[in-house]
Amino acid sequence: MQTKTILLNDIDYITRNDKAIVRLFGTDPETSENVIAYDSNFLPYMYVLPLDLDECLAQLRELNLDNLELESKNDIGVEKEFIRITLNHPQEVPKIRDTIRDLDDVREIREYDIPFYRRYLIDKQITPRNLIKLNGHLVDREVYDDINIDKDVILFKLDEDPVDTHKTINRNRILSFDIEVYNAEGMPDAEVDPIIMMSLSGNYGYNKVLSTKKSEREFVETVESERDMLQRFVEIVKQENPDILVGYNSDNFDLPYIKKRADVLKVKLKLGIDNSTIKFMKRGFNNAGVIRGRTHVDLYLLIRQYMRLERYTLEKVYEELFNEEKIDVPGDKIYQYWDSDDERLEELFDYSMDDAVTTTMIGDKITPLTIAQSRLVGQPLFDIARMTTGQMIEWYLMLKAYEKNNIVPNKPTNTEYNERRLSKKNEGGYVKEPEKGLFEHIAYLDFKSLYPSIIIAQNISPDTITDGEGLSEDEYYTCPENDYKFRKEPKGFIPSIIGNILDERQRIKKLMKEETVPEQKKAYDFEQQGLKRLANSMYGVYGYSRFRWYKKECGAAITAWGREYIQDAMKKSEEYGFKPIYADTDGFYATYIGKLE
DNA sequence: GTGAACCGGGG
DNA sequence: GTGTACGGTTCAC
Repeated sequence: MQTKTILLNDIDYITRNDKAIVRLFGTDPETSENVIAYDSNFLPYMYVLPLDLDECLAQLRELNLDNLELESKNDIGVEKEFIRITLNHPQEVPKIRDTIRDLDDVREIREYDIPFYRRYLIDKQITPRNLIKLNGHLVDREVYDDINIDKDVILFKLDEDPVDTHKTINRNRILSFDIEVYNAEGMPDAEVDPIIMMSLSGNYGYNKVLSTKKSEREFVETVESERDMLQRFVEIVKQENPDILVGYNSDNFDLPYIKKRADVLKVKLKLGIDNSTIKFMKRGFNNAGVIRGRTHVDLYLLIRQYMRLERYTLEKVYEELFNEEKIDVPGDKIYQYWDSDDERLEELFDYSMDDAVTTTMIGDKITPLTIAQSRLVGQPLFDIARMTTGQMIEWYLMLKAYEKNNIVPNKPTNTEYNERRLSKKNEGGYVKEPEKGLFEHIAYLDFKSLYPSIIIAQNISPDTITDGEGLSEDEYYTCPENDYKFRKEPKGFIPSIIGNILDERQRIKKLMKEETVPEQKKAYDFEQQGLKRLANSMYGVYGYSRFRWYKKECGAAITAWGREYIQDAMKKSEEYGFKPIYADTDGFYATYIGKLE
């Protein structure tokens, strides 16, 4: 047996002989070689909450479901006996779920909608972007019939569970790409309009524009045909082997366009580590461009999570982040610049290069936070880069639920979702409209992480809600305005997790202060920022209708206490000679009207 | 007023 | 792929 350590980048599964085999994609941190590790020892499963246990078991066995185990799990504060049904293939899960749904003694089905690779990461407790220790041995490409993979990719069969070292390396090799397209007829049509330029830029000093036209610019490499350009593009990606491939709106423009042109020109785009072509994963109405084994990040989506702007054009985003103007060519005139064959063509080359360079700069600035979030939440960077903070929280909670042997609540059905949405909207934070006038001696007072603090202080959690019966008054907290009650003991699921996040953040901040290596200092900073975002958004789980842990009462209690806290603080400030003039949710401005020295 | 339709980024 | 966004604005009646 051999040991191999990889920086885990990506994960999926393949099907061989009707069985799912998990593939872990990573790079050897010392040699930068690409590694694919196969694990064929993990099976999909789901849980059934029975009405009558024995009856239920009998009914399931009748359907030839024989891999059944009993497990005691905590369901929102209550210990319950569940039947765990283990299956052979992930795609059987939704099928069997639908089959058993109407059985007389099946009360509820749980954890039937967790993608297999995510289930693997959670259950094996391994984290993308960490260094993972693998025990197993090298295999030939024939073993798993993954025969199209390049010879320089190392294939490894796991004989034991992978082990997370909980360490990482501060390496973030980013390669950006961007295309320019011929567009005499308005928005280009990939069936007919060729790609005229492909630009690439690496944050380690790599700059290139591929084109079928010649240029004086050093960064331009001229190729014979559009088809050659696509092939050269693949070659460069392979040769540069970045940790992250970034684009701007590349999920919805560049990658679909490149794929379509490759189809039209009959070029095989072997971009994946396994030499697979670009694939698209449906995410709502949009697609996410998958380059298997590499991490493709669309910065457009990321930026929309990261900052609030009116418009999110590459130009506006770059100017906002770097306070610098960007080279611009009006989109609808690109074909004219291309056809001009004069100085304007050179301008177009500059523009194409600049788009890639600025994309790299933006990626360099914001992906470290996304990497930190990926490690916190324990899900792949590709997924995290396409999640809202709310979704990150949900996956983080699902990880923690597994660790604490809590069963995960189901997502609401559409009916439940609509009911939740239509039910009277919860009141928000307290707002005092600003008083008119000019004021002197202004002070601003605010609560640090008001909502997270309230959740912890009042132990607000779906598993601590009580009607107070059988408890004495000092055993629960009572919310002002609405009388919701929360048991003081034991600590609720969500409060305890927020507590851990805040403690961890303090620990990281301390490490950050003591750290002397600038790179590591920055890495700690991103980590504590990620933790802060997680804690501050956690209150949303109670208010967002699609969340598994949605609980209207909890959401209402938090804001009610919030309103009380801030108004108390305002009153208190008046005792010290302040007069509040404007307040919003967790802070207020006050003017000092007491005696000055 | 209400619900449907549209929009984002990209060239 | 153990799947089907989202939130805001404008339009049509």
